[in-house]
This record gives sequence, C-alpha cells and structure tokens, in this order.
Amino acid sequence: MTAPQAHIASPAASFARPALVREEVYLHLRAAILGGEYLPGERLSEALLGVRLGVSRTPIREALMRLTQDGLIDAEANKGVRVRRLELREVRETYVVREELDGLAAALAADAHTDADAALLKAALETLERTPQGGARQTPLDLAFHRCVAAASHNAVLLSLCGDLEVRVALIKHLSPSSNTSPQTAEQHRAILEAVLRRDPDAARAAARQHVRTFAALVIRQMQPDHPRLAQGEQP
Amino acid sequence: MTAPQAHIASPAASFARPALVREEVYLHLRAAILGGEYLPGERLSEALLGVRLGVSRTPIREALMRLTQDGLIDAEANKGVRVRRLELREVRETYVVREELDGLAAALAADAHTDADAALLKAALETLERTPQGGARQTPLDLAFHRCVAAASHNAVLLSLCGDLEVRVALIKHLSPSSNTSPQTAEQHRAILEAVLRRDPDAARAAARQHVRTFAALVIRQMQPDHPRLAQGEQP
DNA sequence: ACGATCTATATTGTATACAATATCCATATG
DNA sequence: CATATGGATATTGTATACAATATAGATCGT
Repeated sequence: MTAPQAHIASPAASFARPALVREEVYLHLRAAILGGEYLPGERLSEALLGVRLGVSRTPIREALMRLTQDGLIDAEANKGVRVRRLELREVRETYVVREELDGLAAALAADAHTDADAALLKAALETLERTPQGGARQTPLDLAFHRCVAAASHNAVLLSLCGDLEVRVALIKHLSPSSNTSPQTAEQHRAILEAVLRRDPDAARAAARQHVRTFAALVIRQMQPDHPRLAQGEQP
Repeated sequence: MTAPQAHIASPAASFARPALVREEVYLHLRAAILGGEYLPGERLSEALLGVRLGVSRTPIREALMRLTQDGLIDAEANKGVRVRRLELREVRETYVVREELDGLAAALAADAHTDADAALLKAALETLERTPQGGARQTPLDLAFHRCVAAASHNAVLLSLCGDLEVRVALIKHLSPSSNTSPQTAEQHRAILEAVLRRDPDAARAAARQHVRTFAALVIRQMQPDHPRLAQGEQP
C-alpha cells in the first residue's frame, strides 16, 4: 500500500502519535478484542485483517505477535491465532498475584507519593464517583484509578506488571460489566485513597488487597459455568 | 534462503523442537544477549544479524520484537534496537517486586506442592550444592532451583511473571557472576526448601524474601558506579 | 454407507523488493 | 573555527512474492 490508510485510528488521525502502521494495528486490535468485537476462540486471519484494515500482512503479523505475548491471543504454529479463552483457573491465579502486586503498589504509593500523585489520585476517584454506575464508561475510569495508584508507587516495573495483569483479566471483563457496580467497590476505593494519602502503608496494602479479593470474587462468580451471563458455548 | 541454516542451534539440531526459524533466532539471540555476547548499548542491525545467522530479515525482526517485549532490548522507531542498559533504578525496582513475588511463590509452594514437586526441589538443590562455586555453571542451576519453587506454587501466571523478572535482571548477572557464591546463599536455599517441604507458608515466604534481599544487595553493590567490575564506559 | 487417501485450496512462514526515514560526511558559510 | 546544509549511504518500515504446512472436499476402496 502506498496511500496511508485513514480508517484505523478512530478518533483523530490528525496528530496521531504512532505513525507506525504496526502500532496502529496493535492498538486497534487490542481495543477490538478487549471490547468484545472478536470473541474468545474466534480465529483471526492475517489476510482478512489486512484487507479489513487496508494494510499488508506484515504489520498485522507484528501486531499479532505482540498481542500473543500480551496473552490476549493464542498462536499455534502454521495454524494462526485465536482470541484467547480465559479459563477460570487462570483468572483465579491472576487475582492471587494481583492481590499481592496491588497491595505492594498501594503500600509503596503510601510511602512514595508526591503532591502531584495525590492530586491525580483524588481527581481520578472523583471522576469515577461522579460517573453513573453500571455503564461501560465506568470500567476505564476504574482502571485509571488503579493505574494512578500503581504510578504513585514510583516503581516502573511494578506499574508495568500491574498493567499486564489488568489487560489479561479485561479479556473477560466485558462479559461481566456489572463487577464495578458492587456497593463495596466505592468505599473500598475511598479506603485505599485515604490510607495512601495519610501515608499508612500497612492500611493501604490491606485496603488494596481486600478490594482485589472482593472484585475477584465477583468476577469469578460470574464465570461459573452455570451463571446465566456466560454459558458460552464452545465453538470448535 | 532455501537451504535450512545449520549454524543457529548450538548443541543439536537433530531433534530441535522449534522448526520455526523465528523461534530459533529468538532463542539464539536471547542466549547471546544474556551471555554477554552483545553488550548493553550495542546496536543490533537486522541485516547484519540476518547474514550472520543465514536467514532473512523477517524472522530476525520478529525475534527482535519479542526480545523488546521481554525487556532485553530497546527499540526506537526507524532507529533499530540496542541491547538494553539496565539502570540501577530499574534493578532496584525489579528486586522490590521480586521479593514480593518470590515470597508469594514460596508460600504457595508450601501449601500446594506435590510429592513430585518435592522430589524436583530436592534434586535441584542437591545438584546446585554439588556444583563448585563461582563458576558460570552455577547461575543456571540457581535459576533452575528458583524456577522449581515457582513451579511448585502451581500458579502458572506467577511462574511466568517470575521468569520474566528473572530474565531482565539476568541482563546484568553476567557482569557480576560472583553473586551466587555468597556464603549466605547456600543456607538460604536450604531454608526455603525446608520451609516449603514442611508446608510452612509463612516461613517459606520469609526465607524467600530474605534471600531476594540478600541477593539484591549483592547485585546492587556491584552495580555502583565506582565498583571495579563494571565501570562500564558509555558508548554513544 | 463408512473410512481412508489423495488432491485442491487456503493460510501461515520466510524471503525479497520497494519506500521512507535516519545517519554521516563533505562542503559551504558566518 | 564552529556551525549549518546538502546529498550519499545505510537502515528500518511496509508490501509483495514464493514456499511449506494445514484444511477440506472429493474420490476410491472395502
């Protein structure tokens, strides 16, 4: 292709950062998968995606490889890739680790946060609380708050890991959007924020861990095979 | 290239699993970087690597992207990749997280390990203890022991994360190979093993965390700018 | 009718060709 | 002499071509 494709970047291609086709493809596919546009088990053909996005197979392949390492798709040699089907076991394992890492992040944030971090945290939580519950709009704001906490830890490695774990679980979040609307969620967020602001690492860690546990229980309950929301039929 | 290249797989190309060129290239480059064959800051040209390994640029590029996500190399758009230069800050941050994750792994292993895990753990530690100290041969055995602990946790997500973190720090391990030979290392390994075997999660966690702290202190000390071993001159 | 094998098709894996960007060195200019 | 500028060179980014493997359907045999 010679002419740059116009239909990848959704909001504004005007001052788009990437300029690298593979980057745009990666972001596009990631959003599409996490948004439930492609369902677990669905096969992603390189050629088809190339035609659909108006680019050659090369950047498609490179984006698919990144997504594979992200854990969003499964790749089999000579057989292409499929959107990953998260098993209950993996979700459970992920939350066990997240409880530890989010707890660490909150504890570190309590020690290390700056005034700027504090302002960001307060702003993130206020935005979140002002948003009506239950909508799909709440999920990204919830993620933003947790990312702010991780960022306030001033530990880039930890921040990166928390993000990776979050993305994986987000694979099934769009199937259980009601997780955010638990009545306990709001006050737990407050508890985390307050412990961090008062520079109490132990309380911050405990609050963050409790929050992860609550959240995990909700998500996992909805993943039970008999739960109405996703009695997802296996598609071979 | 039409003829399959023979000089990538070092030990035995006879029953090599990959069969995918990009996989072989990935493993080869990873080992080379971790082995210190390519030094931090060194530029890796796709064309040159392709010629050197006897393959085209395509699998090289794909391997380099994986290594980028692994954190072993830095990629800049239109400017290629360089072997990552680990900063003291990142090493410190990594060990803070590792202390938490290795501790968790040990605690879970104490709860969840099977008889087979126990046998593997004992074997790994015995092999490690029988190996003369100080040699480069000890590093992989040390890693193997820790991987056994993580595996005994029966948490695949955690195992994967521990591996990722380990690989990153291994970037500078070859510059400070003496870290393994600390007199405390051996007894700390024993302490972890025994706590796990007696199914004492708290003790296992404490032992693992202490071990990471000890190890981190050694590595970080050797990274100080004035330390003789690596007063590595910046190469622009 | 059922199963196996073989062939046609489609898809992935690798190689190469072309385009765009960066790098470097020589030259010119203040 | 230092700095800016221009073009030649090299390297990366993308597209396409070719090879190898897998998939599906048809044909043949029992």
